[in-house]
Amino acid sequence: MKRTHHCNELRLEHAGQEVTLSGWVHSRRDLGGVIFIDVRDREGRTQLVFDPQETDVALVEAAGKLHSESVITVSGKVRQRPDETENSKIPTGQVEVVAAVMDVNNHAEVLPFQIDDPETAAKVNEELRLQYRYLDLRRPEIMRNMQLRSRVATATRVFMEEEGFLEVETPTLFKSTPEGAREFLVPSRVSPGEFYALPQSPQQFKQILMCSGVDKYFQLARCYRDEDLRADRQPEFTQVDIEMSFIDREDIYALIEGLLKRVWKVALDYDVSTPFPRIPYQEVMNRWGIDKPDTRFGMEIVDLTEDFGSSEFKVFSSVIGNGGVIKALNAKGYACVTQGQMEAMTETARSFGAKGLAYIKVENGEWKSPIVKFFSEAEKAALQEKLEIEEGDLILFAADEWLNACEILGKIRLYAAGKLVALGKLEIPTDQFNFLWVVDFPLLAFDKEMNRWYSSHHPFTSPVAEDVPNLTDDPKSVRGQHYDIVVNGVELGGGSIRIHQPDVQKKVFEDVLQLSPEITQARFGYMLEAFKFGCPPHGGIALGFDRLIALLCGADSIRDVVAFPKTAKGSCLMTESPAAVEPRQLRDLHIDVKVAKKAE
RNA sequence: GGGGGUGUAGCUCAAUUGGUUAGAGCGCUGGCCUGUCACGCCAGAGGUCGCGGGUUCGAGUCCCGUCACUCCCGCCA
Repeated sequence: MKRTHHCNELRLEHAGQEVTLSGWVHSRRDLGGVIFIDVRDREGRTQLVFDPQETDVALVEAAGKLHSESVITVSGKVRQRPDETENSKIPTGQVEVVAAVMDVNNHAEVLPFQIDDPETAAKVNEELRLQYRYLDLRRPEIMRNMQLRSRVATATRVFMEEEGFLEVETPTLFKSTPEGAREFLVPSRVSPGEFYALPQSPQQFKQILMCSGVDKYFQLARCYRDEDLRADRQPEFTQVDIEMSFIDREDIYALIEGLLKRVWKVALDYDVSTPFPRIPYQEVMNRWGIDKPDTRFGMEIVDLTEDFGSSEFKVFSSVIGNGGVIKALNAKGYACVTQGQMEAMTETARSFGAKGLAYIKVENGEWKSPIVKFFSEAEKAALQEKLEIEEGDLILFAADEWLNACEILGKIRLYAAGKLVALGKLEIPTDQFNFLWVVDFPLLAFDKEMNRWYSSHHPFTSPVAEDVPNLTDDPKSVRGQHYDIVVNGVELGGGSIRIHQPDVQKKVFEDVLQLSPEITQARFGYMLEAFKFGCPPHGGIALGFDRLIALLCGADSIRDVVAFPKTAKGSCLMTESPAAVEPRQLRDLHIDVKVAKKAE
């Protein structure tokens, strides 16, 4: 028997037809005489009826013995359900199939967890769901994520094809260039003692492809980073990787805005309005204290440096005297903060090196605060006006050097918002998508411990042309042609216009990043060489595809949109990888393992 | 590497200051039930309280260690 329809296909118009359905036993309702079974596949489910008055009694008995999730193929006639028995919850709810013949393709044993009830299934321990991932994937909620992922991947390819891009595959066996994330190494059998590295991104290959004249490249590229995991980070993940020649930043913005508009339309039938705001790094830090702001709610950070420059309150005025800033935010309605929550926020401030966290609680028309007595009337008036203080508010201050002050309040803003949402005092819409570009990042950041500059994006990022002369004398002032695309507090992707002149690239490696000429040559010699033989100006971007899908699905973790994700320790609970290997394999690879073998 | 959370029946969770035989719902098994759709009703089985050690007359509960999962910091050019 071969199926004639899938399980979300039959409607009233099919009544009278002989059909065959295949799928999993979703739920069985045995009423003693008549038995109902919902047969389910990835599309949906359809009710089968086994009625002893219409169906062979042996078949009815067999149906009564089926366990959930057994795989069956059933033939029978479609009919309209009797009056009052339609099920409006499912699209096939107006009809049913009167079973005449059944094959049990595979009899399922009792399951380790129930999957037919969405509410209980969603609560099952993730450890168990990952161990039996094939069962978890059958759940309509997860299957829907997989289907959406596939649709978005296709929409992306179609859009990029329309825009004239070539999809080019790049190697996953690459070499180690340890400037960035920690890499996964792959030992070479043929070259004893040498290793490939899995690429943390196809960055270098895609730039080489520009030298090749590919002009417009994209790839749904698998990337690998051997760093600790998070809800939004897996050791292997997928990027929509893009690179173009003869362009400037605006071309990338327009392309990505078009792509995201298409994707949101296809996936959610949601109209994304473009262009997205482009906000300089300096401004996002000033307003939201983070380089990936969630702009769906207010509580923006306010600068009070001017107002407290000559304050009686020495803690503030001395910080300003030393070149620091005073910033504050109004956590609207959070005067009800608990002591524990206040301590948690203070701890956040301390973790950034602050001495504490000054605050004002506005309760019963009074400003309750240990510091307000030091403020002049003019200072209070400035607070009142800039922070729009009202009854029930909580004002939180940071007095520190600029970046620290911003970051402290950025963290606290998100913490307070989370608590206010839980209290029902703040609403952050989940069906709204606030896209924005963060631009004009500093090209370089300083590593105090290592006492050197490092690329805030990556070393191939082109400086803004007019800042190039400052590269060696005043690295801090150099802006990079780097941009991040952010939505709802999630960094969806980032990219840059690249360096395409070999002398500038060499200067960045050797004079700014302080790599020796030997290391520069060994790691990047081939790129510098490629740049000498006709390299077009170019730039690109990479979008985190898993994060993109998680956003579209409303998933809290990218594990819910990856078919076979790994745990926080990087293991796959279903296949039990990673695992030990045979001594012979290690011999072939010239590897001597020094770790004591785990007891088995 | 660091901090927080979780771990009790197949699943989700209870179990009072440390106190008799560790409970419930779902699932499972058996029985009843001819229009259900999370079917319903009755009965039953099912436990190494993650693992190891300790304190105690007595530990699911307290202490130490350890394992797994998870969230966060560091890390993620």
